[in-house]
Amino acid sequence: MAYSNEKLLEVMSQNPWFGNLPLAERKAMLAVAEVMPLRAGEMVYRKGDPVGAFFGVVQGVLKISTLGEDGREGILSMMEAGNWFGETSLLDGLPRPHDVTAAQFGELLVIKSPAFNKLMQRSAFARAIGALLCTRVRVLYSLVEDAMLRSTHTRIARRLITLARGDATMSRDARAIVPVSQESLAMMLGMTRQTLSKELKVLERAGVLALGYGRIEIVSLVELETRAALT
Amino acid sequence: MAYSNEKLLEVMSQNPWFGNLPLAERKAMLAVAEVMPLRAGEMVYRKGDPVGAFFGVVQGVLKISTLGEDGREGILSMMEAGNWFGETSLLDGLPRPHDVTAAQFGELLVIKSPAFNKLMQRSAFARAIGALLCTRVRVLYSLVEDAMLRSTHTRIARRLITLARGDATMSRDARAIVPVSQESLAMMLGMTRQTLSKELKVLERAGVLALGYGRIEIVSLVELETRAALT
DNA sequence: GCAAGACTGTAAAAAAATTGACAATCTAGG
DNA sequence: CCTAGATTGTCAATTTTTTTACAGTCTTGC
Repeated sequence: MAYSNEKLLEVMSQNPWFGNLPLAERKAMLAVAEVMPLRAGEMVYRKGDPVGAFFGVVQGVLKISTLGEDGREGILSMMEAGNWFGETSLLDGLPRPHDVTAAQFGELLVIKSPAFNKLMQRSAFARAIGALLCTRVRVLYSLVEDAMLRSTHTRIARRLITLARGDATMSRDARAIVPVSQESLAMMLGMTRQTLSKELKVLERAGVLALGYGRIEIVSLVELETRAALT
Repeated sequence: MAYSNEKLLEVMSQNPWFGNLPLAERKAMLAVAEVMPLRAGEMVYRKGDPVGAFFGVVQGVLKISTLGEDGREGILSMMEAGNWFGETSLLDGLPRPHDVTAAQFGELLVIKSPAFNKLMQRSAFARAIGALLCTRVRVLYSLVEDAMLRSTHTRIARRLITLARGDATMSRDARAIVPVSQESLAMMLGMTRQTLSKELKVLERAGVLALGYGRIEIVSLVELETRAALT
């Protein structure tokens, strides 16, 4: 569970954002990072919390979510190994905009506020944080777009594709198994499990998906992409 | 229509983001900015365009929008005088994520890519661009949240409030007239005009709003806020 | 190996939103 | 001043989604 420093560098560098940073920057980050183990279900931070740190996922999967006033939960995204998050609050000093919870046991890298600010004086790091924010903005734009002007069918197809891609790149016609329950997927899409289930069944009957217990297999990525391109 | 440099500085400084920059930064920005007149309906840029420049609105209102494959239009936001936009593509070099169109005649400040990059070497400016990105991220999070877990009623109330606030701050119980057609508001909310119209009528009958031709008056902000706080 | 809890499949009724259609009202421009 | 075009108000029919409910299946931990 505990990695050597070289192993840590190797694991985290598989992520494109971190991996493309100059080696010196990556080492500087790891040098000031503390390792923090996570139990399944543990909260990393909560909406409204004051700023604490910048985090990298070494192992495990984190859920980024918010609760509506009525208790319904919306899942904004899932963070897998290699991803970094929490930069927005560190940069603007405002409270955290959502909850972060460990979906499984896992391990985080923690760069606390003072260390983060010191890193920000390195221009390569500052630029990289800018780039990270840009990708956030673009991902969020596409989520808003989806919600505003795409049908349920299309949104489901699109979300499955992005989940399948994870952060890595999936070869075009590879089959992939997305380890997600229908319940969770429905929360990511802002619809009920029943609506989702019905649509997934349609896709299964069409030979696009194979549905399992807590996972969805993409049988024909090409066909799924066709459906994702429609309205 | 053409402003003197002092007048320009004064007008643009009313915006909190720009206004809080050190005077030296503001002057440096205005020094490299070109002025560009806008006809009503003119496109500033289009989704997918390569990077061009960073823009500030001197006068007029710009519409930030995207077209779905089926031709439906989603309005992401309206930019009023004092606002700056376009930083994301300049920072990451990727294509424009949406369309920008002048809703009325107006005037823009244009800071082209090379000048922008030169400004980025000033650390105060770079920090400010970071802050701008942070506010984008936060606004987008709240839009996604709204779409995922709030009812039509609530989303309408929330959107009216943010439109009323514009970028300035509206005193708590002031009445405000939001100059927006029901058609446009519906496009901002990703719903049909008919659905919106029905809900607005309910609010009018409750004495919360007064509906006009191309504008909506907020009669009771307090009551509207109550409704915005519900699920 | 088995039981508890998590997850999936389905269906009927109810609620909500869209579609398509039309009349009435308002505004700006000639 | 008066008309064309834009905007609003409404309705009924239809489609979509949610709600409520329950049975069956899968997995994991003891």
